[in-house]
Amino acid sequence: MTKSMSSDYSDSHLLRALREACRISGMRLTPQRLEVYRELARSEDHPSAEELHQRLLERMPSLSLDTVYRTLATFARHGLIHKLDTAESQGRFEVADDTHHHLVCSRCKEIMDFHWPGFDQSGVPEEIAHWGRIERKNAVIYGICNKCLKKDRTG
Amino acid sequence: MTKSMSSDYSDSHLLRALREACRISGMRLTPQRLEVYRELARSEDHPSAEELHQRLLERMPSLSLDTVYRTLATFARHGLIHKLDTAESQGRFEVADDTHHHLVCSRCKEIMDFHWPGFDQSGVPEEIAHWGRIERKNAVIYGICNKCLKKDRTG
DNA sequence: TTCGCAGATAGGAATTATTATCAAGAGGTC
DNA sequence: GACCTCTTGATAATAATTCCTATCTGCGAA
Ligand SMILES: [Mn+2]
Ligand SMILES: [Mn+2]
Ligand SMILES: [Zn+2]
Ligand SMILES: [Zn+2]
Repeated sequence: MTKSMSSDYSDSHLLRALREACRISGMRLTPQRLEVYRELARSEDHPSAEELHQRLLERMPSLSLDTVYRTLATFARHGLIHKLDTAESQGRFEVADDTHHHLVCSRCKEIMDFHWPGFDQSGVPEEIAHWGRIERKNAVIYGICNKCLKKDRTG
Repeated sequence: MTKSMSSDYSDSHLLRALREACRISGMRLTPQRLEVYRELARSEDHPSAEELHQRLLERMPSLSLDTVYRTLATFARHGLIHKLDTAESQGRFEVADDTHHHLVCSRCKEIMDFHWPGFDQSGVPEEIAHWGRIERKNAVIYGICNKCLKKDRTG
């Protein structure tokens, strides 16, 4: 979720989406699920299951890592969150909200969101018009972030 | 590597790139490395380390899976190959050759190459102009491939 | 050519990330 | 409050990748 969207207003619209998905699919809205969802929604760094678990332990000391994994898988199955495509060993997640794209620092692996309406509105090349049913498209931009560039120069 | 590029001419230009990278970096060109590279270069399906190992065992029965993993990591470090970004548990690889983009079937997970010069030549949005040093950008398009759509209808 | 050795390999053991199993716990309904 | 079902936490299991180490080899130097 992008910084500009992290308002209380937005949080409640996400919570409504969660309640709605529960209502439709019969999935129970347990305290664990609510907290996992809220923590992921407030995160801007595309955390892993383990990172989420760490962050949640203060509020829910008995929450098991397995429950975090199971909950994330459940949410992903219902389209509430996305498991990101990365080359890292740990999976990373984000809530499925506005369409956006990713900047990846190949040094520190930080993943930043950005918007690109020009890209979103463009079609797809002729070459792949008959491949099948196209559902969405994303751009990923790789490079070295300013923080890492600065480290290179000073350290 | 894309179909249209899999000619003998192209293979030898890739092998030259490999020899050159070895010369420059002091990396030894062992039979194992040569075979891993050639197998990956001739593959059009973005194989995993394990798939490459299976394919190579006929030619090199003593080749260990660990060597395939180490070799792929070495090649990636030298920029000869790319480890793909995916949400799957196994890593997938391709030789770093012409710039291209990926079509991903969310049903069968097949990854197809396509070209998109219009995208390649476009700049990046103003929003991220000061993020750091940008090195490359890629598009990923998700959907359901024709094969899987057909299965849905008949099966 | 041969030599010497830093760097590479094979194979098994270890580690890391994730998923499965299962007994116990809790929400929703009557 | 009993009952049914879904969910949880603890533990065990699995899958993917990396580490260990004894042995081997590509390749620069002589
Ligand atoms: Mn994001
Ligand atoms: Mn490719
Ligand atoms: Zn960085
Ligand atoms: Zn498919």
